[in-house]
Amino acid sequence: MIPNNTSSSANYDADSSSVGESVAPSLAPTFSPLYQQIKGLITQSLQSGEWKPGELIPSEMELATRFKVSQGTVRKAIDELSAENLVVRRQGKGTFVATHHEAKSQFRFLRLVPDNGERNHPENRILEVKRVRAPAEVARRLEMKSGETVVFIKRVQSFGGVPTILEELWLPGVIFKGLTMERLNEYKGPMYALFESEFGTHMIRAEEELRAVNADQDIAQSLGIEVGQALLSVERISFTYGDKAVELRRGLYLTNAHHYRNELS
Amino acid sequence: MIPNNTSSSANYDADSSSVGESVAPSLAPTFSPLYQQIKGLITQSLQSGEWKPGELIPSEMELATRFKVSQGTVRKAIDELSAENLVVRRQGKGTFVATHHEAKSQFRFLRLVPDNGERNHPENRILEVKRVRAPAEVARRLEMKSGETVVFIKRVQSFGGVPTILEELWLPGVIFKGLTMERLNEYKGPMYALFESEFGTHMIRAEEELRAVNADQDIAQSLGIEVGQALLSVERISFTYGDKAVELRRGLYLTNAHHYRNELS
DNA sequence: CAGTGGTCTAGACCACGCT
DNA sequence: GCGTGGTCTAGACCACTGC
Repeated sequence: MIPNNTSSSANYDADSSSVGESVAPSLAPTFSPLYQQIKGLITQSLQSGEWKPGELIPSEMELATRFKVSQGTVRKAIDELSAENLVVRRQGKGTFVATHHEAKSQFRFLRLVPDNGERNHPENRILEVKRVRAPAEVARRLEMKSGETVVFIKRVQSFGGVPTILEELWLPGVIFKGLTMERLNEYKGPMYALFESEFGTHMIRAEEELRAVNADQDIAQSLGIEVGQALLSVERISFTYGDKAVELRRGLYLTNAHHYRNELS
Repeated sequence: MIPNNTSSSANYDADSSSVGESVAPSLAPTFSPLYQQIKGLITQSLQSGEWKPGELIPSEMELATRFKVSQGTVRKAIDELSAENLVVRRQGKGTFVATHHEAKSQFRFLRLVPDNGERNHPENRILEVKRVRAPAEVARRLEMKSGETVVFIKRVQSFGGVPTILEELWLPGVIFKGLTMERLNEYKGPMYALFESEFGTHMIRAEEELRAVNADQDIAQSLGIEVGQALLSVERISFTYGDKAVELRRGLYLTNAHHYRNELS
């Protein structure tokens, strides 16, 4: 799987199989650097569940031995995985699979922060949980066949007793089998931590589309605001390993005392 | 400035001056790795204008010689600067100072994208340019003394003839001396490219706060929409080298046919 | 062809966390 | 004290660019 490095130094040998990406109509060999291939192999192990979220992965030296490359090459592979938040390095201890069960990553996907003061965990009120056939639009964005089952969730999140987020979620039914309102209500903590522990699905990345919308009567009632009030609409698609879409959600954020924070670089 | 490495190998010698960050009440020596110090020195050269945006900086080998470290150490420093978009590496050519005069970086700070289709450059209409004493709030966020002069700009940006962004900007008067409405109108292309070429101020980073707001009568008129229409409010503070705030702007985005796109990772 | 960044290796030592 | 990740060096070769 990994190229043979007989001689002492660097080798870009156009050798056998270079852990190719997909099939593709050939004629474009697309060699990738060794460390990229190693990165791919490590990612596969993460995806397959060989090392689970929170667990320690083998040391750089062990991996170097396993893959028959130098430690520096493994290091560069892990550097990138660390930059992508797939793993977390801890000096003196080792490298761990990233998990949503940690204080640090609690707010990683929640960009709404209070205008003044400290971030608090929102209080959760689940309004509805049901299984339905995926509407065309939902199916398309989750890359499912239209008509497949999805879990639909509707909830309100409050800060200090003030209803602030009205949110609807769609999750592939196949993955989230035993998800009930009870399960959601009894669970304290971030939803992604629940998804990770109970359904083996770890979110690694998301794309959001933001718009400003006016509250209609239903929405106004749910959030206890006036009809027409401007709300921040946040549509999110979340991805797990292999860039597989596994969650679609649409949130309506009340931004009277909060704002959505973003860093551009 | 750089530690002496007499012997052959690594050296963390607790030696003389380790390019300290700011003054600080000492008693916390805070040593930083060599490559971080190199990174700091390179950043200083960028800041001082020794190498200007678009220009080629010395090769890794040259810098290694100048700073008396190995190429690998310089390499790691430049790796980080490249990740922060301060420089751009081009294999076979060299490393260049990042510039806003490039197709690639045209949309780096504009996250509003059309719901369907290709990104186009907005058309610009400058409504107002004047010099005023900085309001307290503006002064605070630009880290200026209250009462200092700022340049105030108001403009509308349209896509395909549709007014979409109403924006107000505040810029430190000391830096943006000769900025007039004429200058802004005759300049085609991104405003940050103008700032870079004409005022020697290169934006490297920004923080944005997003909210949803209802259009009042003035705003509605400027954008040709109804009063009460929900708009996406985007407040941005931009920073140049040394994390110095040099721009405050507040944009109101019409999100009927566009959305603000964001990646979470 | 020379020069640049990009990859890879091998070996050394440092800082940290635990036992 | 040992094992981990973190830093640093030296030297080699590959891939791209432009003369």
